[in-house]
Amino acid sequence: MSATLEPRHVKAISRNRRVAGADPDKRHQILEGAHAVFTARGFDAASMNDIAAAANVSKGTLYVYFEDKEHLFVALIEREREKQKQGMYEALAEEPGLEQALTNFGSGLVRLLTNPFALSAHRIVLGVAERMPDLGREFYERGPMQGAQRLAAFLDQRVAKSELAIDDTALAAAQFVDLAQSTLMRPRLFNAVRTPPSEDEIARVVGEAVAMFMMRYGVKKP
Amino acid sequence: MSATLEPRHVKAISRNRRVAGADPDKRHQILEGAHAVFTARGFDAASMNDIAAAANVSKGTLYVYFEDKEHLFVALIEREREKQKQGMYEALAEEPGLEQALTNFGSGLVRLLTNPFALSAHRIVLGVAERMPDLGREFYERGPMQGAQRLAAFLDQRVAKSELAIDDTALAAAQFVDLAQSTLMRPRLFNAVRTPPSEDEIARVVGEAVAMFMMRYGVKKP
Amino acid sequence: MSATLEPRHVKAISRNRRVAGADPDKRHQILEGAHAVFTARGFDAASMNDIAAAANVSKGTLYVYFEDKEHLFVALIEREREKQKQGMYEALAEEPGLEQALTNFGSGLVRLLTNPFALSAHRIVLGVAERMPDLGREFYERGPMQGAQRLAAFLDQRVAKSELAIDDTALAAAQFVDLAQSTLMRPRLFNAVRTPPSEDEIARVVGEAVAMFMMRYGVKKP
Amino acid sequence: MSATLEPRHVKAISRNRRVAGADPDKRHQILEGAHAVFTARGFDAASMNDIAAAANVSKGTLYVYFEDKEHLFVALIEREREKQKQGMYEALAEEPGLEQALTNFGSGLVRLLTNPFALSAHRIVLGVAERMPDLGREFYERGPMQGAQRLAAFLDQRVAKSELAIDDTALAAAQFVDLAQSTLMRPRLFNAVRTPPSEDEIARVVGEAVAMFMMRYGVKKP
DNA sequence: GATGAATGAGCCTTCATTCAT
DNA sequence: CATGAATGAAGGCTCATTCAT
Repeated sequence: MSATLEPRHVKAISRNRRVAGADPDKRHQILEGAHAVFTARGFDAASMNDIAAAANVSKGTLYVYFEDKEHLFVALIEREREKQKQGMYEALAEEPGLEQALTNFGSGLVRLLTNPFALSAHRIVLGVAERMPDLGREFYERGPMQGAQRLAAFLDQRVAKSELAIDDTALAAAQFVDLAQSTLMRPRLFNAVRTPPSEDEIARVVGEAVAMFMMRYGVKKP
Repeated sequence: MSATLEPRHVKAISRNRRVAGADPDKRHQILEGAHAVFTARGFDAASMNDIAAAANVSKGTLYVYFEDKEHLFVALIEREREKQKQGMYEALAEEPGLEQALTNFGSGLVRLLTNPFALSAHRIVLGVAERMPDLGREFYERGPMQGAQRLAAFLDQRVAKSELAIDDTALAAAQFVDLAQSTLMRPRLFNAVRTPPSEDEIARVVGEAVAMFMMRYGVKKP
Repeated sequence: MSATLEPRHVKAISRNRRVAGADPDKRHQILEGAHAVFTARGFDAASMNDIAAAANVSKGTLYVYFEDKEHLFVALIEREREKQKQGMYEALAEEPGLEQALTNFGSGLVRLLTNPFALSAHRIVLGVAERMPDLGREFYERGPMQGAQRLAAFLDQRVAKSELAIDDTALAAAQFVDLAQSTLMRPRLFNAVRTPPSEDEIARVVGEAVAMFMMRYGVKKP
Repeated sequence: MSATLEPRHVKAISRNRRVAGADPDKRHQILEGAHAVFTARGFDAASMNDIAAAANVSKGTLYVYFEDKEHLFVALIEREREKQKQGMYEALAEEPGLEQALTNFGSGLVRLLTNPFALSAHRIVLGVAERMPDLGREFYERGPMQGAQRLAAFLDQRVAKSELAIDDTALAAAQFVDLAQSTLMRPRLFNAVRTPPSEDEIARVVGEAVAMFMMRYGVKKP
């Protein structure tokens, strides 16, 4: 008796070990489907049915892994943010020349922001920001705000080294971030331009941003 | 006698001119209700029921004045845009000093963009831009893009007068517009900051924008 | 004073003379519009709005002349029936040969029944017969039943003259009516055939009907 | 042991085979409700709400099993047609005497056509034939037209055997079908007569039809 | 845990009818 | 009497969520 486990028991045991919605593969699978559907349709127009189908999972399973539609969406946003932040700040950590660091950071930022999913995420989060202010705030704080803060910290270092002369590095960082996107991000966000900017465009705009920034905050060397 | 029209006649005349759904008061009333509900909930979460209630009008009446929910929404957006554009470009038409003109324009712009309805309109339009790209494009072109173009035209004039040295005035205009909003617009849009910026904040940020802009593009006088 | 009537009084007087919905022109105008719309859409899919527009009359006026949609429809059916019955029974009144009389009556009947409005009326009345049994019965009694009765009366005369030998002239009349339509009416009613039968087809089918009828009920002359 | 399937397994298997909306019991249940409501009210006046209530099923479930109201209705019509066609053509296949075959076929036909649901189906299909011509055509082709064609084929056989002399068997078949219904079907269809014809009435009318038919097309034997 | 059929609240829209002018 | 804006009940349909299996 003890030698043979009937299938039923095996299942019972393995079930006991599991926590609700803890199969990472299935979770991943669901998020992939959700990504596709939310991206294509926006929050409200995306149906749990579509998501279940896109994820190749039953509708019920969705609710095993995520409390409801909103939680699923938030989890997706969080995953995507983490995924995309990777490598974003390397430009600031390495030790190239100051202008080169800014150029690398700026163009990385623009590439990140103008890619389709980042745009979708922005649109969706902004679209629900009124109803779900916490989601909006969190998205802002962990995304754009954090980017500016890291850049500000970088600028602080360079001010300390007397390579830059900046009173308010927080503002300066925001200025640079905005300059780098000038002309490129907004029309994409409104869907008025359907293709990501070319590398040449990025280089030109970021180049101008660096030039302007240095002219304002750069320290002239004798 | 013949010089005065009795009220009865006036009404009769105005009634004859009337087209279905053309009572301007009722139309206004509906748009007010729609404004309130769309602003509070976004496009999808706003129900025609709620809008009818908010406008103190029957559901059927909504459809006498507007073809459907989307048309109502677009009409609202258009009305608000017109309402808010008034006086926006005066700063560029008057003849104060160059820096003063930029300062006035920049602070006007920021005040406009950070007020609650402009934010709502932005959020809603962005939220549906994926599904309604035409609306997104139009909103962009008639709003942000037009603002930048007018500023670019202004810059062209000043370049012609040798007060500024700018290669690409379109880019320069976008840069100024972005600098003027730095720090102020984005957190508002994400609903991470719930109150409009103070006049002092605006003055500071716009001041920095003007300073940076002039340092980059200004022509030094001997 | 008594010599001049102010317009107001004139109106008051003329108004007093009128009975509700008694302007025959307007009534006719409304029925024309109703005809067009009911015919094109059927009872339920026809809206009072459409009818008002088609009749070039305000929606309110509809209700001055007809109690409600159903009464309007019934009035229309009645008018059309009268309109179309004209001349139907002449063939039976004149004194041609027996077979010629049957042929004329039969082809007149088929022409009447397969024309577009008669088909529409049939369809509509049948479509609502479940909900409005009185309308169905009345339509039947004043239309098809009456036609058969008149033919039966005609047959009675000819039986009296020993031109025909029929036990049950009511049944014989119905048989002839059905034979005359064989093949022609049903597919039209179901909209499976979109054009009225040609005169040749009518002649052939009615000819066969007469032949069959005479073979069964005709009295052989020595 | 291996020979018997435990219920659990049976269910598991049947569940795996299941497609959305394929539970035959529920489907049947819905069709029953739809039958009741459509029959009582006609197509337009029948609401999905009523049908759901009559079927003891939620409104949503209706849409799991049927795409929309029209598809539900068509499915119902099809089911009823199949249900009622059973046994219709047996009379023509068996080998009784010619007149007996016609009599059996004719009375079967009349019984079928004058029963309440067939009448309802006719009324409904005719009522919507203007707006849904395909449904009308299909109903006609698979119902009345097919009946006439089968009879025509039967007549062809008997012509080949020299039992009948018919030029146009298609027309002759239609004639017989119409004669068999004379007096019985039309008043029922218009709801002018509320009860099905008695067997005696049927026998009399069909008898007359056969007599007339044979007199016209029968081959006299020496 | 996984499934997907079932639910029912709620959505947008239409339309017969009313009524102030 | 004529008008047509306004009404609000009702319609077809969708969808997030639940729950028996």
